Amino acid sequence: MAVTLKQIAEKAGVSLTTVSFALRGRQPGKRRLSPNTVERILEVADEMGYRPNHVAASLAGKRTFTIGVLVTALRGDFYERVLFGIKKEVYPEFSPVLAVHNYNPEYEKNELENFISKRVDGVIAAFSGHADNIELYREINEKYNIPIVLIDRRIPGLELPLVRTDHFDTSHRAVNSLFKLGHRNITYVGVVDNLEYMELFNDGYRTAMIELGLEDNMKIVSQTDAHRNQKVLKKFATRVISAWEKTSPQATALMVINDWLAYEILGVCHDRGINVPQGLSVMGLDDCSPSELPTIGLSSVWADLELVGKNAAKLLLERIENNSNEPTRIILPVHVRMRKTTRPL
Amino acid sequence: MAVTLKQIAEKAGVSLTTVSFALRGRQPGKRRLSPNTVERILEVADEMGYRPNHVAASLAGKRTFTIGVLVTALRGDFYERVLFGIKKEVYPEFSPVLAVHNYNPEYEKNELENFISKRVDGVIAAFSGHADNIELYREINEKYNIPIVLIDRRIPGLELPLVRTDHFDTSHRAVNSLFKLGHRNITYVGVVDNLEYMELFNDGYRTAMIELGLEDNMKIVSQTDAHRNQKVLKKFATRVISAWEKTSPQATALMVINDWLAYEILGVCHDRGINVPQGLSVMGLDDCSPSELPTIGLSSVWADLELVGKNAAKLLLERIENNSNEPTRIILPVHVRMRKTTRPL
DNA sequence: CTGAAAGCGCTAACAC
DNA sequence: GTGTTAGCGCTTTCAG
Repeated sequence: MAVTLKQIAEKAGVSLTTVSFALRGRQPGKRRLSPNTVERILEVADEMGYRPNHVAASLAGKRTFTIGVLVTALRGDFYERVLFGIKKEVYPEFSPVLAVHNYNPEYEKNELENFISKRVDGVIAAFSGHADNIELYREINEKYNIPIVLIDRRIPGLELPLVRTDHFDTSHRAVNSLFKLGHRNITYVGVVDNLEYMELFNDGYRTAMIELGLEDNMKIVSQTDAHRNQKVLKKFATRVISAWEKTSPQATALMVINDWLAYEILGVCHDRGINVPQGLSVMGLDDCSPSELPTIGLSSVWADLELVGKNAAKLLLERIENNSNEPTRIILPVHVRMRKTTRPL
Repeated sequence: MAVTLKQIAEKAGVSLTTVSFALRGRQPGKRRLSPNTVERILEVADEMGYRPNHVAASLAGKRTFTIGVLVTALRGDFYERVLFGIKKEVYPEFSPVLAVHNYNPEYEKNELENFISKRVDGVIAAFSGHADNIELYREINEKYNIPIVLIDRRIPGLELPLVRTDHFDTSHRAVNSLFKLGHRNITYVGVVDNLEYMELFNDGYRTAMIELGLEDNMKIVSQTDAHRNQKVLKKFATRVISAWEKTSPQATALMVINDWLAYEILGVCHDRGINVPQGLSVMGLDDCSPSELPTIGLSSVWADLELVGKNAAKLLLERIENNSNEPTRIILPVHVRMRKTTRPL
């Protein structure tokens, strides 16, 4: 059975306290352990196969050294990369516990309540957009004093630190890159949503088009709730291309809110004999790994998502240590990656 | 600050014990709570915003109601699907904590030690293949009495329950399907590895070829350690196609150990003007989501990975409850999905 | 039907 | 330098 501090203490002939401090290598206050004692304790512990009991330590220490990470979905590698950044940053002191809400408010609620029950020391979360849960976020932050750092999107009414990539600049740059290739008639394929960050994509597009004097060519095709259910995406893709075929003059480029939707659009083009990029350029906005596959080669906009995780974790740790609470905001740069689905006109 | 049972007890004018039982809706032994009391307690708890302290409950109850899930990698949706199955099965009593080792023995060790420290009630793990950690697995199982269920691969020397898809049948069926399309010269592109499950893929191929009287056409191209590092895969893919081009008679079909490698092979074919499937059929073996993308349409072999998770969780729960320990083995069926990269001869 | 009390294994004052 | 002790918030006997 599991070895306890007490057993080690007995065997080493010292007190439980000494063992506790020795094993954690800490000497708070005036406490100074003699190297001999420490060494002996370490030996005994090792020989007995001691494994710290994190549960007891958490209860006694009033800190769990875990942080709750709530993401929208695992699919694709978006959050995998973010999570990796978080891990690297907090390792080895803290360990992240992962939760996924899939945009389902029920799940989101459960996971957040779980975080409270588990008494995580901090939370990094991607809000689902569902207003019902806002109060819960507030409760976590205010009642339980658990610091929260948001990724990707804000929560209306809550002033919390946020880390995200530059959504405005993403579409803004994409339009400009397309413009440089000679495109003038660029349609934006987006999503309507109550999430602030969708607005930013919209704004980036609009602003760029206006700056370039292309306001008359602005065209937006959008749909609610296209959260990457394969079937929904496919239908949307079909609609997009049908609409495109009917317009005149036709757009020479499609700028698509996410890469997975773009893949479906590529598929529809293929089926209808529309040659990409000869007949139409297609560009995604959230560079996913299949995009760089040689058979796809989707042009897209890349961001260092690991850095998102890293920064979020850094902010969170600061807050955990200092109990500080200014709502910092970190916006990270993005980079256009031109591949094979866009061509110069 | 956090509300405790004691506070509720005081406010409701009952004892802490009663509150504890009331909130958990349990009446063990001869205990029977009067509906009135229960109702009042529930009310008070609600009004005070009580959130159970999972840490304290775990320490006192000697169970954490968490299970450690250790997977090889998140990339792709393999483990996402497995994890989802696990979640569904254990919800809401247990909650899984996710860990990833990326085939790195250091990480694997850390994560397993973490599981011990956190005193998870059970472990579901995909072994990295690294012998160094076998003793740790044994320690978890034997010293700490934490039940383990393996997914995908066994651990040499340990008799543990295992859930996986039918690897032998995967390649066996793939060969047969290709045969039905008229292919006789089928090359297997695999990985050499000390992992048992790679052997199974090999065997399935060999056996099928022999059964079909194709032993003279057997050809295996393989490489060590092709664990889906984009660059390694690309190089391997190049080598595969170069080798294929030189042989005579050329294989009419390539059966590739994993879909991501197959994507790269598709890419090389494209670059060299080899028309797939006209000039060469390509088939993957672990149907990943990009495979069904219209622009890829890779033929592959699908399995219900959610079911893998579900079964593993079910086995684990049984073991947690009953402390049983027979090394059950569950092998799940697979299904060939023919898409656009294979053609009848 | 309900309460008192003994832990769970550890941390961190507070002593000496 | 080291030990004593009071909790952390809960579960679960055991005693009414």
